[in-house]
Amino acid sequence: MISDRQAKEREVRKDQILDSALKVFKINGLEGTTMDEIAKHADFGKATLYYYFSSKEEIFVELLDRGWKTIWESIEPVIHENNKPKDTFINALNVIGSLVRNDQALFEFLFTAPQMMPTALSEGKPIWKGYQTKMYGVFQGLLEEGMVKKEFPQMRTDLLMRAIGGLFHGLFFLGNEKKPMSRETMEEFITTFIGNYGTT
Amino acid sequence: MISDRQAKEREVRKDQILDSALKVFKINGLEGTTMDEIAKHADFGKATLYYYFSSKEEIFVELLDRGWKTIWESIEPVIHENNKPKDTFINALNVIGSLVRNDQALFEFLFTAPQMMPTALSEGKPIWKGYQTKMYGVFQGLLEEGMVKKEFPQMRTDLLMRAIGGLFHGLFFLGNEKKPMSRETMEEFITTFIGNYGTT
DNA sequence: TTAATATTCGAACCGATATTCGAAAAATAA
DNA sequence: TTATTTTTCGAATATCGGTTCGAATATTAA
Repeated sequence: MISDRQAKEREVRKDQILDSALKVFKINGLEGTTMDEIAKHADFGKATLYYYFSSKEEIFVELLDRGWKTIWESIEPVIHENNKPKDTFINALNVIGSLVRNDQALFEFLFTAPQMMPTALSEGKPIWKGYQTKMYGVFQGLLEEGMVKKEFPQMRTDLLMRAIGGLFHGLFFLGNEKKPMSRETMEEFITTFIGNYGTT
Repeated sequence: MISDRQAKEREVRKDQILDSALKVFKINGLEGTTMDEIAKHADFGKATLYYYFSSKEEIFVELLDRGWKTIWESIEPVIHENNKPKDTFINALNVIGSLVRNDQALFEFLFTAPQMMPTALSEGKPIWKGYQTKMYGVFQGLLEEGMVKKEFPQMRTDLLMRAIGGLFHGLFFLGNEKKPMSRETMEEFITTFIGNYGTT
């Protein structure tokens, strides 16, 4: 039997492990992240980690699942606001931007880890992949809507999508600065790129 | 004693190994790339690889060294042409673009592997790092020159740098398309972003 | 041909690290 | 308190994968 509080404590310990995994990952990269290191940072014995997670991979997958869920749930309300596509688009980007600002390490992990994990990734469509797909779908949709309404430059939406994705990534994660990317700056860059076609 | 032809053959075999390493990397990612796999693809015994390279790391470093050297040497003539900064900038990007078109896998590796290799990377300033630094220096310089001449939007050059870097990366490497990015399309996107300030 | 040199690779070797085991300790329930 | 359940972890164990060894084979030189 597990009391309510016990369950909550267990959850806290899981969080502690996940946080540690992220920290170690940030310092040592995916390859350098060992169960030993994670355990040390989390202040648990290595074996204990296996009481909470069945494998190292599960730790990272859970990190991805939770993270992408968070992203999706943060975006969803915004996309139902029924503004012009372009405004919705920018609002959604800003939401993600503020998430990143809050926890740079986590989101850098969420956006880059998939490329690095060829194994964990492809195993039977994990949860996080679903959220990621939905998110891209929404953005692509907004781009298409906005395109017909002349709110965006006339370009192939899939390419525009890639371009903006890259731009966003560049602004937030490239370079070796520590200062977070401000909302204003990000908007400035994005609007510079997509132009003032259907200005708000 | 090594005859001239022998040396050439040896070089061919090295290339064969490097190519295989790249293929395996593309399929399995950095973590999944084992000496066994490379050997299998190259059609050599695993031990033979050590006749040509002293370690696994040396294989990847050589890939990086050669690759970045190629990039630098392709760009250099263009940057001495003394056009307007903006034109030079775009020309240089186009040069890189055509390199990528020729060997997508290699350049994706060159641009992404550094992030993934926390170890190999930092060991005593490798050759490739020098070329990479020079290249970024040139681009940043062009941006600064062009900025004072009002050929670019007035933004912090370091951020503009990141943004364009991300944009480029997005166009060429994001998404799961097979078709190469055409010169025209790339120029269109880049100029859309940096605007028609000092139009040619 | 014979000797020397260059090339190849199967079979260990070995360190690192993920995972398991079994028993102790701590917390909870009776 | 005693019994039961939950949590912890030190110490194996197992595996994977880079590297080395030593002997075979092929190639070149004399």
